[in-house]
Amino acid sequence: MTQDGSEPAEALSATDRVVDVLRGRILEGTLSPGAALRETSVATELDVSRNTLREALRLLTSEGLVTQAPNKGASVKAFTASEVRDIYRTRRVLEVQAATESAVADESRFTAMETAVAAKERAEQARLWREAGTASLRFHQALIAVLGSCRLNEFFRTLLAQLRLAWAESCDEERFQRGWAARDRELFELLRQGLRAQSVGVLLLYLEDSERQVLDGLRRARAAPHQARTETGAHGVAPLEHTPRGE
Amino acid sequence: MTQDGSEPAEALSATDRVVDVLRGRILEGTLSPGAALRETSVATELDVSRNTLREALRLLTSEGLVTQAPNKGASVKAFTASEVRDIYRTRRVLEVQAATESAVADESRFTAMETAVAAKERAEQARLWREAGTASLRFHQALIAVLGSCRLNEFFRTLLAQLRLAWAESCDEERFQRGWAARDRELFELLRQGLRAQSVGVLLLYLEDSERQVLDGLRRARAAPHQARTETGAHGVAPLEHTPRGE
DNA sequence: ATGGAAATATTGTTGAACAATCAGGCTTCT
DNA sequence: AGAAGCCTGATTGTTCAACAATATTTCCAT
Repeated sequence: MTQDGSEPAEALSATDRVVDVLRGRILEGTLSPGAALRETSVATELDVSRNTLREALRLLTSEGLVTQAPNKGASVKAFTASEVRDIYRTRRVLEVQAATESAVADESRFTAMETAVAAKERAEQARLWREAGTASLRFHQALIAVLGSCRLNEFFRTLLAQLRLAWAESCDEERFQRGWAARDRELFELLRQGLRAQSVGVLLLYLEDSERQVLDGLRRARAAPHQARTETGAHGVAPLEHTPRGE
Repeated sequence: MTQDGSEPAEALSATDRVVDVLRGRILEGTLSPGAALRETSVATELDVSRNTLREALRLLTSEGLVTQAPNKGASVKAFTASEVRDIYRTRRVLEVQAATESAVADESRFTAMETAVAAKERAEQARLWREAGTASLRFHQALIAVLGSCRLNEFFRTLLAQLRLAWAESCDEERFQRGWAARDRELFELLRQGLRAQSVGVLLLYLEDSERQVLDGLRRARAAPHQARTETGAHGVAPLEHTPRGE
């Protein structure tokens, strides 16, 4: 509503709007991991009915950004170490495949990646850490795009959103993002040159280091609760593992 | 409610129950592709409120089994050819990787696959075509499991559910399933022997043939509408492409 | 303090309501 | 007859108020 009135194209439903707003707040850090999402308060704040809000929460839960425990309500997802590992395992599968396939990819794919990498470098220079994180994710998203599948793109998008959230908990952005622009650049250049084996090797190291960093940060954050959480403490609270039907 | 009362363990919410029931009906074919899901009628039939039903529909939409057009309501998803291709593209990425990795997989993974393949053979023998289809999907699900990622498993599950639905539209089960047990078996044996290159080769052919068959069936079904659809015809009705933000 | 009971808050679910939009039939005009 | 428009009934999008069931907090008596 108060967004940009330029394009009247999209007439989002109330639910969709709420999903967007909440997703935005979660990813941008306004809503910290573990924070409770009380139905009435959020609903009145966003000026929608409790029913609509509930739909939105359900959707966000299915995106993996929110957890819902029966009769106890919803809260911003706080990832466990094992979940973070799962996310990286998934990334490895997809990105390695993408790196391999990128050797025969269209040139336009590379310009998309290049754009993201350049953005990341600028952001790091300017010390806009959150921005830097986003750019990095965009680079990897562009990498996945070479696989040419909508479904995969969409899936990867939700995956990275989860990772973004995990980052949010694990540490302060600066220490977290500093120095990664160079590694993104390195990886990108190898990909562009079509050096499969090398690309994959570098990629695996990249992911391994990144994973370790997140896990360390998470461990540290859990050990010494950074700062008072908005509501529900994110401390010893076992974040209610969602039923893992598979695996 | 009238299910099996053996395990009182799971206390599903109303929404979850509705999702399960509808998903079941869609995959089992009771609800054909293109069929309209009128809110009031479905809600009263399942004995829940319209609000609850709406939550369920939203969820099913996010699973890709239902489409919702603004102000026009929900209907069982009818896949386009290009979507089917997208599904297979995704399968290729994941299954090829899984086949590769299966060479170093735990023995227990193979027993899971073996079970599914055997079930498929029995089903084909007994001419239980739908059962056969399910077994085949279970085999491929088990293959993906070697990648060891919950998220990937879950994603693949929804992917195969979509494919199941696409099959439903594309043809009668018999012609569709006959003969595939042998190919599943062939693939499985190669995997078990750890012959990477050969496995991948056979797998790619398998997927290519399967894709072609589905696309042919779909074309045929569209050309000569099999039988009167429950409600909304699934004929020339452009099934309202869901916004493809990515790709 | 400590266990437990009463009070309060929150969730799960429903039913009814109403404006906005859609689908089909009917009228009317050319 | 055929096209343009209008009316009407269905259906969706969204809200509100209610109530039972389940947490959480408060408070009291021991």
